[in-house]
Amino acid sequence: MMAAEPIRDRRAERREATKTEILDAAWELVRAEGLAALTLRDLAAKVGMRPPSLYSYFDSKNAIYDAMFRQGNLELLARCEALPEPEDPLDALRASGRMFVEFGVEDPARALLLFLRTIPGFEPSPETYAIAVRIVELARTRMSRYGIPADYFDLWTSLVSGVVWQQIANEPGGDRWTRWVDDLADMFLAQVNRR
Amino acid sequence: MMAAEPIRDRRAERREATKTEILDAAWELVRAEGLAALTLRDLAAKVGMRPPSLYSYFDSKNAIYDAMFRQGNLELLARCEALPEPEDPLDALRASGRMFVEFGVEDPARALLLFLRTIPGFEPSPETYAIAVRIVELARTRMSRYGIPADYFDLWTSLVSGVVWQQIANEPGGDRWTRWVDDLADMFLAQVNRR
DNA sequence: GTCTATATCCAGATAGAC
DNA sequence: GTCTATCTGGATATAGAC
Repeated sequence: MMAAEPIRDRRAERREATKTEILDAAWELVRAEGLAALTLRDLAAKVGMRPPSLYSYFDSKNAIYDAMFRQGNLELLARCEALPEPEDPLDALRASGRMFVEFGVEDPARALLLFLRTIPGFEPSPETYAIAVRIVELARTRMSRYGIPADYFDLWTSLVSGVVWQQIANEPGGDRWTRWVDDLADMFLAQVNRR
Repeated sequence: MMAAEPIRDRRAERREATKTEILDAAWELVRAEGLAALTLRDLAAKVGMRPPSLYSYFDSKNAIYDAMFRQGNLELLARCEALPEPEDPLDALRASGRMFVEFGVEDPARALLLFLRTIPGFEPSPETYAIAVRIVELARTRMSRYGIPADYFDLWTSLVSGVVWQQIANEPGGDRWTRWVDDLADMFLAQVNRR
């Protein structure tokens, strides 16, 4: 007797596709109008629905923010895992700095959602927050493998995020701050080696 | 004949006092509820008025944000001007870094209003924005007096603001990032002297 | 200057027919 | 799953009496 083909749940697939479509539209809206300006009306209009229909896919507006928070962190986690691991610590720092800065400035609304708490009622669910924690742990582990003392990790994150926020706030789309990222790695390593 | 006493405009004084009172209440609200959560209802309630009465003092909600933006920048400007100017560049950098970091973390809502653009409809008026520009010019001038090349100014601002945002986002009220500010000055000067 | 009353609009969310 | 209709509440802002 032949093994039965695995049966695809076409309904579930379709549902997931629609959820993805809604989230894509939400990202477009926040990129264009700002993170706080997202409304279910606009979102529904963008995907060709009436607002109540969105509730078939997400329980609330905050559930949408939560899904976006999750997507953003998964994307960042993927980029962290895809990072090369060269022998030279300086090369490694530069690569990770560039990656993170690029991630931050390429989508300011996403950076605001992921890294600052600016939406009044929203807090990520524990499951999605766990992804953010994994990212930090991964970065921390990598640094220690390069022999950098653990307490310097915080210093490094502040250097990188400083570049991101200054660039976003003062010259979105430009490189007046992002171009410092390689020097940042120099400075940082020199400081680490100083003691 | 005796010179006439200068006549105080008691009505105008009273009016200014009320405006100040409203702004004080607004600061309290945004500190407690977040910058975006400010509403005229809450604000009026806090000063013992009905919402329409606020329009006797401010033309619109954005005018209130603008006045707050102005106040915040005036405060920062005053602190910049009050900064000591020691001979040693390192001491000067440390003092300015500490001052700025303290200013940022002591009121996250104010930092958000002044340094990031997070309120959808709000843009500061040219007059108030001019104050922010003066602050930057002042800091820039000071740095050049200490012999630091002009292009390093951006680097320094990113170092300091990185500490501020990381502290605000991840441990408001703590010092896990702010305590790095002296090292930041070391690192920065070392990098400047390297070339 | 402050109030009541109201205009206008928009938000997130729910009920229930189809 | 999607819709229409509606609820409920809140926002900024204005008109006009006192």
